[in-house]
Amino acid sequence: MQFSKSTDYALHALLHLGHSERRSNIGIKELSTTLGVSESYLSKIMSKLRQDGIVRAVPGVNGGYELSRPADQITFLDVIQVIEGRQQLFECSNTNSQQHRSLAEEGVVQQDHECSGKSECLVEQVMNGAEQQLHQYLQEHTIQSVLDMAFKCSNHEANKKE
Amino acid sequence: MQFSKSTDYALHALLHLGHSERRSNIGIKELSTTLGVSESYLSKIMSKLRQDGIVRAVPGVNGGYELSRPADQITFLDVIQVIEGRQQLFECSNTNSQQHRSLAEEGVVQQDHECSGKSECLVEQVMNGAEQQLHQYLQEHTIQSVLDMAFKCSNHEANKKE
DNA sequence: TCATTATGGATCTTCAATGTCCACAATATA
DNA sequence: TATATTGTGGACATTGAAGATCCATAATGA
Ligand code: SF4
Ligand code: SF4
Repeated sequence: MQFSKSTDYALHALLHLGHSERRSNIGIKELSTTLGVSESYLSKIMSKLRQDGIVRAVPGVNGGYELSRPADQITFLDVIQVIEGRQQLFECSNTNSQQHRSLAEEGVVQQDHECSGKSECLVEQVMNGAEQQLHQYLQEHTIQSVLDMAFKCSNHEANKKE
Repeated sequence: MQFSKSTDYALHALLHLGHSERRSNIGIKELSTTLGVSESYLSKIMSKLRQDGIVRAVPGVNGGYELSRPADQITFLDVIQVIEGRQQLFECSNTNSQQHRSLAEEGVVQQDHECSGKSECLVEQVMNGAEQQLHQYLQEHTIQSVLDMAFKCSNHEANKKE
């Protein structure tokens, strides 16, 4: 269970865009050189990011990509969900097993009673709870927050040298 | 990014073992029937669980599996780590890119200074932080805790009928 | 000894992730 | 308008991990 390389690339591409906000368009060539990833593959990823409204793209001379909203409004969760998809961390594939039926009788699988509003089994409840923890954390961290921390550290370094 | 089916199977197998603590050995046949998964495949999974000390196995007549420690000491994290492995959620594969070098200069990649004790880049810090949140949650939930909740709910149901 | 049960190696299939290539559309500029 | 530039998306190849099966072997109890 790991994030894909594409997610890695997407995050780094966005960091580069966020870092270079002055010039408004960054071409795939520059991104490719910077990240050390082929243009072909990276362009697929950028395309996905565009389809989900994370970046804007303009073709033609002097075209390229730019963030479509401020870097502090692009969370890690946003990026991950675009690239990895939005399926749940855990999706049971056994709902017609003998065990599922017998667990259902005992209440492990919640149906409509007041023990829990959701019609979600207890195993899924644990897993979805875990997923929520993860999502919450990832939502609190943005492209900008990484850039900010870098800036702080870099200042700190500079001060030390005086 | 999803948990594998094997993890699903492992959790359910352990739930079955935890639920049937009376009889001390549950064979692969019973598990296979209960979960609706082939004996061959399930036995691989059980083997892994044994190698990591989650279950005990005894071959021969009347052999089978049993939990090697109380169900309340088997956390979801334990099981997931056995099956999915212990690699990190995020492992950067770009440490020799041009971008990495320039980020390193700015402090995004921490080395040994006091801005952060670890020699870990800021991107990895975010990702590892997220992973820790996830792990913490998964560590708080055990095979027993699911069985307990089921029991409570089932009691609740029974009371309603009186 | 013998039937039973778990183990581990070999092997097969499937499928998503990774990666490349190319024809085409959109754009700025001369 | 003509042209060079740049992103888009479809097709396709490669790779490796997940999922799954089979079988020879080892361990055990009766
Ligand atoms: S109890 Fe939950 S996790 Fe288990 S088989 Fe049923 S739905 Fe799936
Ligand atoms: S900055 Fe961190 S995540 Fe980015 S390339 Fe360097 S080590 Fe990897």
